[in-house]
Amino acid sequence: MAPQPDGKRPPVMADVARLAGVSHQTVSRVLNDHPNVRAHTRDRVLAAIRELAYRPNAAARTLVTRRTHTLGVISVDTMLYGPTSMLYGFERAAHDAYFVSIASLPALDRRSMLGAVDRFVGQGVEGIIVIATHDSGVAALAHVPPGVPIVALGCGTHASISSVAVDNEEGAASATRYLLGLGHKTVHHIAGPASNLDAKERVAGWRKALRAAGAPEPAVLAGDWSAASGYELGGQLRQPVTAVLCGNDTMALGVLRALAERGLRVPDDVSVVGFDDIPEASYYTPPLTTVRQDFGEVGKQALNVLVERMTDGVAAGPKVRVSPELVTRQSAAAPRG
Amino acid sequence: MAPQPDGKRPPVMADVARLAGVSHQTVSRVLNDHPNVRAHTRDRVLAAIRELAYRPNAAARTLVTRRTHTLGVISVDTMLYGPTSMLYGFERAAHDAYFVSIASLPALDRRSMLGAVDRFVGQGVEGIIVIATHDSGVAALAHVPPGVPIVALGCGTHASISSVAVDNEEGAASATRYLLGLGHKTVHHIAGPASNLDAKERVAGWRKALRAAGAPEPAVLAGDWSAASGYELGGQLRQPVTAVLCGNDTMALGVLRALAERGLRVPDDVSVVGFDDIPEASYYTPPLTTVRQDFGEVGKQALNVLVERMTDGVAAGPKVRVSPELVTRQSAAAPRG
DNA sequence: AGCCCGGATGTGAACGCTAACGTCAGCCCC
DNA sequence: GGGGCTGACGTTAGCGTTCACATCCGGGCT
Repeated sequence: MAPQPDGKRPPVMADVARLAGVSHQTVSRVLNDHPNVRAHTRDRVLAAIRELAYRPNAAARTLVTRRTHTLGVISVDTMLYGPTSMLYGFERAAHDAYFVSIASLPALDRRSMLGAVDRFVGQGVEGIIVIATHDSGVAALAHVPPGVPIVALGCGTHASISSVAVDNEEGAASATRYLLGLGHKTVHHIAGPASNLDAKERVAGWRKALRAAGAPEPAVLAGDWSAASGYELGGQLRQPVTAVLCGNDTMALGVLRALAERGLRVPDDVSVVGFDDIPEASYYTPPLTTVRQDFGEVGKQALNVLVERMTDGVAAGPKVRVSPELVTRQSAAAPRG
Repeated sequence: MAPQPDGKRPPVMADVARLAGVSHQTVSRVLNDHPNVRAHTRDRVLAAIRELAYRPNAAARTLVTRRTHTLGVISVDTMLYGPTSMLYGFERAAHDAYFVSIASLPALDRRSMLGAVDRFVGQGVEGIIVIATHDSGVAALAHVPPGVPIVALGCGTHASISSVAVDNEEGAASATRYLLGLGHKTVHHIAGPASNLDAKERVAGWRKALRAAGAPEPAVLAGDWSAASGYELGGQLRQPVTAVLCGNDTMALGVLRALAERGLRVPDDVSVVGFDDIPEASYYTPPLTTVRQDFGEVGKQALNVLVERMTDGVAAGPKVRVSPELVTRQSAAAPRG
């Protein structure tokens, strides 16, 4: 497809046909596994294909079949564990049947989101995955012209868009129940950004578990996923806080550091639980109890839902949730008292 | 490009031409910014395009121009900071002029590498970026059929392939010089995998700085980039080790933890320096002195080199190095004695 | 034997675009 | 005033596939 610098063009179907002594249509049939081709003929064609190192021209095929076999992924340009894992998870799932084109945006505002969608449509993608974690991003999706199947990944509920995500609510609730079960009177929560849908769901799950247990409901402290914000918010924690659920592992790292600086010991004085189970989590000081998410599964489900929407037209699809799992390590224990 | 479920096909150039009262060729000229179109005519065409919401068919255009405007990135399926940053950095750089298609491999063995290249060639990409960090991956590149420009990213030197990478040798050397300058008799090194080219270069830089200073050269401890390996290797460190240079920040985290468990204090007893400057590095206990890499710049340079190779044919391109920068925090200080 | 049917192949026409011409004004200039 | 030039178009011919249809041939049936 790249311009040939050596002057001679790559072989086309007609060349193969000539060499094999058949018509181009027979070559096409062989290529597309049609029945009604004699084994002998097929072999001759295959031999010719190999001899010429022939490769079908994707553009020509696309022109007539109207299928590009390409899916687009819009992702925010972030090193965050979740989005990155989902990108790879999705690519792995789609790899067999589709090409995956990416667009990484510096921010998920409406303008750049629509721009990215438009670019993909121009490219001819058959469906789009949006790894949107903020309200603004998902809100922008409402404005995309219909006709292109879109599935949101890793973000919470929204009316008109299909989505696949980890069940944040259940994850946060189970972590909270676990801490309560250890004997803590209540659990504090250092959440992600207020505009972040994952963060919201985790807050909801935490609150629900608290309420169900009749425990006091402390005010939410909202960070921005970064270790920096965890550090700052962790520094504001005062007695009698004995248990903290963090919105992600990275913020938990900041909290750990803030507590250490103030001479508070984990888990003796304060129990800390994270969310994500990033690979480093078991090497924090102390190893972090956290909620593990299966992003490979998220990617697989996302492909399923997207393909479903692609074939069924654009009917609003389901909202799939994949269940997280609590991984207990040393950063959470029964309160000292 | 997706099959239209509503039955009616999207408008084509001829539709626009009819509405504007011109020939399809004139529409083409307007679309491609050809001169020799009267302003009045151009406006009429543009109005028709807008009215019909016409979009040029990318496949048809590709068929005749033989250009796909697509670049492929082969990346190993890893959450490592470096590869991921380079992927995004490259996409950002290429976004204006190209589509970026990705293939994430579970491993960079020769078979899967060749498979990925082949897949991309079939798709018609104009050039390929390989984020290869291991010997095996780069070695496999030697076997790809010529004709497709390939640039390796983030990996060391190899004869026949252009590459863009951070200057690992200089980074490791400067970190080593810094520790030596603080008064340490020598610097130990916990390296990445022996087969990893970045790791090798860092070892080389470390050794060179040691030699230049006439310092003793301890044996290299080789990990695998993970916090786990850092933890294990860190546990093997014995007196009189006073300074450790780690191959990346994540391993440094493991080292930090291992030292803490043995009651050794950082930086009082042992100085630790990382490599990468991941966002969390400043929230480790203590905040990590490390070598920062500008992956955005790497992405930009990679695009330059790749485009150069695409236009110049396939002549072996240059090996570009971008300079890293030492960021000093609290994990390294003068030795106690 | 005549007929029909279906398997195996070839032929022509799209698909939607750009490149290479052809055409036809209008203009300049000797 | 006619030849040549240039700007502003239109016409035709591909690009390399697949699809719809035509063709051919052998065999089973009546």
